[in-house]
Amino acid sequence: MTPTRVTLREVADAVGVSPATVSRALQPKTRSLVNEETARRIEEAARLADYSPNSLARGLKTQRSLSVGVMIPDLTNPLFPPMVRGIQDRLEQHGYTALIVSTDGDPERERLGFEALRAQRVDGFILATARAKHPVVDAVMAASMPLVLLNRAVQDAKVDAVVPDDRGGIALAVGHLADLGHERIAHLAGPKETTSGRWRREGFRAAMRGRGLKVPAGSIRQAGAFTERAGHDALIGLLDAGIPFTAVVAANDLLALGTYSALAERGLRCPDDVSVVGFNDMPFADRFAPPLTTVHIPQHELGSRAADLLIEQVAEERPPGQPVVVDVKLAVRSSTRRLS
Amino acid sequence: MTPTRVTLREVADAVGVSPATVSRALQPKTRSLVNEETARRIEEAARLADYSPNSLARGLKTQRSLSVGVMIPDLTNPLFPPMVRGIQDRLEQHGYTALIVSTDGDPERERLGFEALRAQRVDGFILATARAKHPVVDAVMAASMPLVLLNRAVQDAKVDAVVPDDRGGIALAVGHLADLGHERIAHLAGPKETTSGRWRREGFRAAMRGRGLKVPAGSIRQAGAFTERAGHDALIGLLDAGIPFTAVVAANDLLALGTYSALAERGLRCPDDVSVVGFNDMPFADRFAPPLTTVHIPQHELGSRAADLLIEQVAEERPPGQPVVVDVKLAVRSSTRRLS
DNA sequence: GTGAAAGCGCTAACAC
DNA sequence: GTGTTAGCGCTTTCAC
Repeated sequence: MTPTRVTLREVADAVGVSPATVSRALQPKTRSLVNEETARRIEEAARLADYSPNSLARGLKTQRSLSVGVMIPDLTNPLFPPMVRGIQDRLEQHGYTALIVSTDGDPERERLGFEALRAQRVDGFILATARAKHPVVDAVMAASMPLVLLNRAVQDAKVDAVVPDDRGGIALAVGHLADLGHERIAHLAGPKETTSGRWRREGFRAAMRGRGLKVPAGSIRQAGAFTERAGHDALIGLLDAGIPFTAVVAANDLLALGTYSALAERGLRCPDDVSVVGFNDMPFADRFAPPLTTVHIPQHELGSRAADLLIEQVAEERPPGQPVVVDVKLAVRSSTRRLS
Repeated sequence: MTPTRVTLREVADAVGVSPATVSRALQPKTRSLVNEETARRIEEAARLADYSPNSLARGLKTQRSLSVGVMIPDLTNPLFPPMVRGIQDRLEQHGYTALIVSTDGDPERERLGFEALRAQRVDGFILATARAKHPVVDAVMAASMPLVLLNRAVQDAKVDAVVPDDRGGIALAVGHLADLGHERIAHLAGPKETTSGRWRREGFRAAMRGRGLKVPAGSIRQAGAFTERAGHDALIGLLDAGIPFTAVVAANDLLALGTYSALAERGLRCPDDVSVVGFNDMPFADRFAPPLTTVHIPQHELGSRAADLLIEQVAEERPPGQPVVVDVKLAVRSSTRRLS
């Protein structure tokens, strides 16, 4: 069934040279060491024999797999595929491959995924899992392997990270609503275990204060997860608690989307009765009903910057440094309107 | 920087046994061959030393990488992440890892991706790239490596494949519209290079015939790609050609979404002026404006069935067989309405 | 039940 | 400019 593959040795025999020469000829970095004519014959023979270098053997020898492990919480959250693409695009340019693991935030899957990546001897990790306490982050750091955090950072230690400007983004959202005359603005905060959830919540308080607006008790509602369902439930909770508000800033787009259905359930309209702002500008946010006003983050760029940092760490053995904060902007659409 | 990893040999030395014994103790299949007490001590030592088996070395020796290559056209098309998840979930249960490559349908990226996967010595391939002429499909078949096609099939040869019931799905769409009184139904066909594009077009003709409806010249419009942009342009083309229609069946949801903006541009409303049906029921199709009536396909299941077939081929050396056709159903939402 | 030995396919000194 | 050698970490006969 599965065919036995052609080896370097066979190519060597075919050409009548030693394996070492073939190895040199086929590797760009060392090709110049071998006679031009010989190199050409080797390439020809390799092509003819449909030779494919065995990266397992190469990795075993060189102690470099030229692969990096990428862990993300949920591939089906539209926020992540563009980031993954950004990562892959950049890694590819440097001859690296991404091994992608989607964990659902399930600790057991995370552990398993980490073990698998470690067994594959990945040269480094990009972790986009936002939970503050994270065994895998700890494990990678403990092993002092190259690591870049995406979408989150750690407070104390020196770890490379790429994050959107959470506070700035929320400030844009609050400012936009304030400009539209809103004063009673509620916040649907992300899970408290996540750093982005926390930072956006803090950013919300700061922005409200900056605008001279009050944040009454109960007007910040914690969602249990970054999902539509959680957003729905949180908004219902806000309504049931009798908190008065004319606008809501959600910690991400999925939560914002959840508010849509909650509002509809209660006979409220968006934006006529309640303005809603999201965060992330996930794909198709502009196609929702109504099109969602949201904080836009450059998803592809976040991914490629993370890959850049990782490659620098791996290739140049640069020690990790400060988090990179990426600028965001507000995408104003139809889920927000002037308070009349 | 990067720490030297613990090897099997070191664990063996620590316990005072040979590497062979450690290997046996740590592998579930051979664990019973070694003395229970010794095995326990070995496991303990491995845990203590934070030993992680080197799959490169193992793969080199066993000629099995326990990984499979997955090629998809575009990870940012929301249709695919659920399929990928289906694949990963199932592979994981069998100890396999998926290496995911997203190609953009770019032949050069496809070739590069294929070479990379081959170099990684993947045990098989799942290809979700729908183009009819496909060098990678040919190459995998030529190498007679385990292969499963996802979302497409090849006509002649015996190749495992998992496909949605394209014809049946289109028939549901046409039937639904006909039941609503529509007679002038247009079709936005997918790219003619894709098998799904072709089958859905054929399915459309057949379904119309079955309902006794005419398909006037020009009422099937070919889209250049499965994208919003292409859907937009195709609908504009239909309009400009003066083809009369009250409903349109799009070959996928992205095309359907493109019709939304095209209709809006021309001052037409959906569903008031034109009913629209999509295909795939991609995530969030129910949140669009208006919520899209579309043919639902079980995305996760398509992925997991494909993984099943591949594992069977790899593990049990079963020869490939007939395509598996998966049932679909219609998700009726608000983009279609009775013709008044 | 356990160990010794060989080798998977490749690269990197080190000779020449 | 090219060949020889050794060995990366593991599994797997084959002995005992």
